[in-house]
Amino acid sequence: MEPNPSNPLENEREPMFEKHLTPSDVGKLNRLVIPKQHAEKYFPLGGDSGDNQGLLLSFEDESGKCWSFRYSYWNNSQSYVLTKGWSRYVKEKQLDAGDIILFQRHRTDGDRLFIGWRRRDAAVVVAAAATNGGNDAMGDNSGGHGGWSGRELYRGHPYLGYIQGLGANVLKQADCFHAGSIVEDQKQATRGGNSKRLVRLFGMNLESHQVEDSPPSTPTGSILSSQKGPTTYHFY
Amino acid sequence: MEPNPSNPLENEREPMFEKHLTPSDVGKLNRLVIPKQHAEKYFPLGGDSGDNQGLLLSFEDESGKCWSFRYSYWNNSQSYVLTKGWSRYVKEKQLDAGDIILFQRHRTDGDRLFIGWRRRDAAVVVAAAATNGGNDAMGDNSGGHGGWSGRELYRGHPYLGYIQGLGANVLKQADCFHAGSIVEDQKQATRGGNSKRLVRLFGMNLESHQVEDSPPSTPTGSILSSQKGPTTYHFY
DNA sequence: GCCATTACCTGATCT
DNA sequence: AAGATCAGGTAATGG
Repeated sequence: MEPNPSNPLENEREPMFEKHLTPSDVGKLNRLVIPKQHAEKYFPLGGDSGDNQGLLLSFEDESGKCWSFRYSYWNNSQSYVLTKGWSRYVKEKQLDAGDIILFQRHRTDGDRLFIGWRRRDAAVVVAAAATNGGNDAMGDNSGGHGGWSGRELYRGHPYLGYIQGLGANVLKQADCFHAGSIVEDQKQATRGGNSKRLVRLFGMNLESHQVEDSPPSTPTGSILSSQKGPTTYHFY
Repeated sequence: MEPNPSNPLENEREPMFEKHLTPSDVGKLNRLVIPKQHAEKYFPLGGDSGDNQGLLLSFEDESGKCWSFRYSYWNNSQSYVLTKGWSRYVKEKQLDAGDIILFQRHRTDGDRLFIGWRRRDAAVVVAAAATNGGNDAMGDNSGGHGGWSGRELYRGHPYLGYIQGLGANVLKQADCFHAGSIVEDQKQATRGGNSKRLVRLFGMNLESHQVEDSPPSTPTGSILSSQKGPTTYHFY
C-alpha cells in the first residue's frame, strides 16, 4: 500500500532499509547477509543480546504472517546474517536474485518488525501496466500461458519472470506490500474511478489495484513512498 | 644459510619431513594435505588438542616471519590438512606444484616450528649457475627481461618460472632457507674469495651468494645439509 | 544417507 | 594502497 493519510496502518510503519538479493541470498547458503551499516543501526547485537549466539528476530509479512529468523554475526566474515528460517521465506515468496527485500518497523513500537519484498522488475512491468487502461494493449507476443511449465523459462528475461510451476501459487507477485488482506477492503477515489483494473500484459491477465499517488507521510520520506508509481500494482 | 658449525642457528633445527606439493596443495582448495604418517608423528591431534576443531600451528619462515595455519583432520577424506593461512603462504612464496615444502622443528624446544620450501628445479637452475663464473655464459636466448610481465609466461617451463609481476620481489627464490637477513652478514672464506657474484642466467642478472660447502653439523644430517651443492645460491 | 543449519574461509571489490 | 566488506564458497553437524 502506498503511504496514505487515510490508512492508519501505513503511518505506523517506517522503512529501515532494503537490499537487492544476491544469488547467494536466495541460493543454497540459506542465509541473508545484512549489510553491516544497516545491521548495526537497526539490529544491534553487541550489548543487546549479551550472548554471541545471535538472537531471534520476528517479522510480520504482508499478510500478517509472522516469520522468525535467527540473526547472528559471523566472526570470520565479519558479517551479519539471517540464517534459520530464511530459506523458508525465500521459498514461499519465490524470491530470486535481484528481487528486493524490504525491512520496516513500527513507528512507535520499534520492536515490531515487518518484512516485505518486491520483484526486481516490478517497476518496468507496472510502468507498462500503468499506461494500459484495458486489455490486450500489449498484444500476446509472449506465447500462451498454459505452456509455461517453469519459472526458469524466464530467468534473465529483461522484464519479468512471473510464472512458477510449483505449488498453489500460479503467479509470482510483483510487490508484497500491495497484496494481502490489509489493502483488500480499501476503497479509494482514483483518477479512473474504480480502484481495480484488469490489465493484459505480456499475454497475462493481471488484476491491478490502482491507488492514488500521495505525498510521503513523513518529512523524511520513506522507501515505500519513494516507489510511488511502480508499486501501486499487485498481481494475483 | 648452510649448515655451518659456526652458525648456532643451524644446529638448533632438525628436519621433520618434506612434501612435494601437488597441484591441489597450491591450487584453489587452499589447503595442504599432510601425509598421515608425518601428521600423526609430528602433529598429533587426538588426545593432544582435546577438541576436534583442530589447532593453530605457528611456523617461522626463513625470514623469521611467523605463519599460523589451522591444522585439522578432515573426516571425509581421512586426511590431515593445513587450511587457514596456507593460501597466503603459497601466494607469498610463489609456490607451484612440484615445489617442495619443508618442515623443521627446534631440536630442544619441539614446540618451535619452522617452515621452508625449495623450488622443484632448484638443483637444475643452480647447477647451471654453479658452472657459471661470470656473466652471459648462457647467452640471452630467453628474450628480454622488460617484456615479461607475469609469471604465467613461465608456467610449465621445464626449469624455472621465476618472474613475478607483483610487488617488490622480482625473482622467485629457488630455496627459502638460503635467503633472509640471517645470512646477510656472514663472511666466509670461499674458493672465489668474494662471497657475492653476479650471474647472468636465462637473460637475468642474478646476484649469487656463494658459500662454501661444509659437512653436516650433526651426525644425522638435516634437510638443509643434504642440499649441499644445489642450494648454495639465493637470488634477489 | 540427505538435507538444513551452523560455522568457517577467501577473493574480488570497494573505499 | 591497506583495510573493510561481502558474495560465494567449503566443512562439520544434527536431524
